Amino acid sequence: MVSYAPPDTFSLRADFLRMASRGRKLARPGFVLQAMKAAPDAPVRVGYTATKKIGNAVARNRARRRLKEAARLTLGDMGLTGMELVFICRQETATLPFTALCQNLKTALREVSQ
RNA sequence: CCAGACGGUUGGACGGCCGCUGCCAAAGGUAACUUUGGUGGAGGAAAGUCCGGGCUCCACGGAAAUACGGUGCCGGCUAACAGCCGGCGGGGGUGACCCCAGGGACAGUGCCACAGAAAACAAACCUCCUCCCAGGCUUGCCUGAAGGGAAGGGUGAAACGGUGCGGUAAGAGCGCACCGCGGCCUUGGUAACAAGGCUGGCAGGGUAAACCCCACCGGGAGCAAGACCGAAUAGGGGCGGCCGGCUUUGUGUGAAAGCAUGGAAGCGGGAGUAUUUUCGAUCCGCCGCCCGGGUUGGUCGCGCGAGGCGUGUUGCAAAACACGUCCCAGAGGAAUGGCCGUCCAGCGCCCGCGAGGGUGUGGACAGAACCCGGCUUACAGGCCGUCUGGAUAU
Repeated sequence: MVSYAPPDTFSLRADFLRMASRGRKLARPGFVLQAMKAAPDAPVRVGYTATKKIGNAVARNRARRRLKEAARLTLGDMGLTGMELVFICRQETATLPFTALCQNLKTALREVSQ
């Protein structure tokens, strides 16, 4: 297995609001993706969201961590640049098989980066 | 062995690959930082945010009182508590044990539905009685009047204490015995209270999670507390420089004309107030430097503490003290993980008389957010100890 560092994250509330209002939205089993183009050579920046709809704090943490790990692996594989992404957890994020989650992520990212 | 009571404890194990984060060290780099290595990294409830504290800011002469809120048998523990421990009283259970907001109803006010004659201050619905009075006669009964009584019936959660015997016309603490209740005394206990004796024949309902009274406790808000740093933009104040249409006026200079002047007012021009016109109101150039406030953000607060573990002493215990030893998470759209394998409990199915074997499934409640002490609530299963009732064997 190849080692990838996790992508840069953003944490400002303003960034999340901007992505929510103007980003391109894509719903897939296991997550919802919001994407925006940035400067073409800039590194990819990512944010994660888990709402209370998912469950209690333990369930939210687990869903976010799986999504984070999936994003780390697939983004490292694809080597994208110049994108800003927000991943929103859904209820099946914690239960979907990990390989399926990664596969869904890959196809969604491909569609968004065209 | 079965059923149960109480208390404690635990909250899967090992490994592989890839990550996150605090600290330490080394190397590189002016630095931000990067790389490598080492090391630490969720809970018994981290939860609910219900009490009590520490800490911080605010308020305030010290403080006390009123109001409001809380607590409420007794003694102890504690920094403190609505907590804990040990007692007492009441209730439940065959028992181990469990449950209880458990001060005051002679300070005052209120309430007590329905039923019932009557619900608190006196009475009598059905009824019981005829000693006493009058009348009648069949001479021991009837009728009437006048009374006596509250035992029995009935209503209710509750009806001037209960049961029994005596007593009586019938009855009544009227008398007696026992129980209950009040008062006094003695003994035991720090106390709540208990036991015993004497005495009163019964004083007089319940409700204070109704107001209230009494005693004790409490100033308010919270780490988004609070402290510091502080970019860009806009706005505030100050200083300096420069440019500028017209008029009036002030000031300076000068004998005067004049010259200087961002001091002041007006005109003009411009700006925007949804649009057009008119009127009215408001505002007023550029550059540089400095000062103060301060938003996003950053740093601190923030991990040595009423600290954990072990041993000993005191104490029935809660706990206290002494000695030794350890340093044990610090995130910030929020780290403490993701994926996989092997195993171990548990559970299902199959095989076997059985010990057991095979196979599948498979680990609850739940995530630190300033920190402690409690309480409450959630929780698959495992383990340990003490005790009770029953069964069997000896």
